[in-house]
Amino acid sequence: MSETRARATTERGAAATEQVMQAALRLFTRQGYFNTSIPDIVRESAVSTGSIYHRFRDKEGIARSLYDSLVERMETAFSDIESRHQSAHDRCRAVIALLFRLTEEEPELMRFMLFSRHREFIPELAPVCSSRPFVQMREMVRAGMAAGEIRTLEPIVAAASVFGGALRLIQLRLDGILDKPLPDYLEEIWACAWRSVAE
Amino acid sequence: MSETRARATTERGAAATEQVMQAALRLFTRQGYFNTSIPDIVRESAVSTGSIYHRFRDKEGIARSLYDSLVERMETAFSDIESRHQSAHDRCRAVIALLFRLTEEEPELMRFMLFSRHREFIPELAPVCSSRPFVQMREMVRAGMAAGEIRTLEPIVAAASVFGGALRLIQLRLDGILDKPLPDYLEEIWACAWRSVAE
DNA sequence: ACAAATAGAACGAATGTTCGTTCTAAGGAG
DNA sequence: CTCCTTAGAACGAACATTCGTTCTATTTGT
Repeated sequence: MSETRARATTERGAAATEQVMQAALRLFTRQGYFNTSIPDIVRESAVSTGSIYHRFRDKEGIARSLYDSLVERMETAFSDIESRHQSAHDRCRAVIALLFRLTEEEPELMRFMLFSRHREFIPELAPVCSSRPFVQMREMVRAGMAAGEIRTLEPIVAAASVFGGALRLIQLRLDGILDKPLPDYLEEIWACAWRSVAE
Repeated sequence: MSETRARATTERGAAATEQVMQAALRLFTRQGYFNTSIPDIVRESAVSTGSIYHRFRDKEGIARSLYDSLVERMETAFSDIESRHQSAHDRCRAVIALLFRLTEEEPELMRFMLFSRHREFIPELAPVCSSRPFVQMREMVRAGMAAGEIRTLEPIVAAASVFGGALRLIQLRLDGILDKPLPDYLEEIWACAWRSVAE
């Protein structure tokens, strides 16, 4: 079992771990990591201080577990997309559609993944942009370029161009600037994104 | 004089205020607001605790002053661009060129403006995306659409598409993923950005 | 022109609070 | 009974802020 994983042997124990992580996700994204105290997490999760420290090494450990589990979830979702679609066009579009849907269904997950400054509270972490899921996104674009679907560009520029607009919309939506749900904008933003790099 | 402004009557006093703000900008962007203590700022600025509290209401006040002064600086830079260029094409390109140059010359400024979670430490603040400079950027795009330069789209989508890729590259650069300076990518990303929305 | 007076600025040790973490005892499963 | 888990009170460190004092420059009175 991974170093960063919390213990969760019994059934009841696993439930407590889950409650803590969900409470932490809610609180971290609502008020920020540093504005969230352990007593806050105790209250929100209905798990006692002692149990929390029994399951997680420390406060940072809660954040690490969260981060790892969310990254893992993204990875498998993206791998799934890679196996279901062959072209860069379809893959990238599916990624954006997924991110849009997730933002509506689980805004806290999205906020934590994309717009938390993880490195401020998990110092040993690499920047999010170099996490597997982001690498997968760039790889989809690179493959599309090799296949002649996407015009020849600095690969990182092409990736930024394909996904930049969508990520921007996600941020605007999470900040309450957009009033319609993101999927309503999918067609338009995808047309723009693809037009920007299509061969 | 604005409520959020620190006092700075004498010449020496103004210098101290400046030192504190620069030190705070350095520390806030390097380690984050919450990982920065007043003693840290005392050390880095060579201004005493007492003086700092004489000039700023509290720690949050330092952050507010910083934010206000940086937003103001952006505002005037953007207004300048608006007056020097007429078309949306030239204006938006100039904005991106400016942001790229600023990111290289004053990465800390850029990191604080674009990628700090201000609302975690300045609760009363509106999201950055609704600050004047961002509104100005969207307005440039809207005007271009009205003038027929930019195809008819949901305006916010067009704005996200024009600036999304560039903002993404800025983030990648600040996270150390890009090794070449941003201006090297300007031509390519601008071509993509404009192609994505040009009529 | 000079001395005394005044006000603003600078200082850093002291304060009170909050927080993350530890500890000891009780609870419960097998 | 024994071991794992839960509980929440207690602890100590770290923090933002305050306060009493000292310093410095400007103004006032003679």
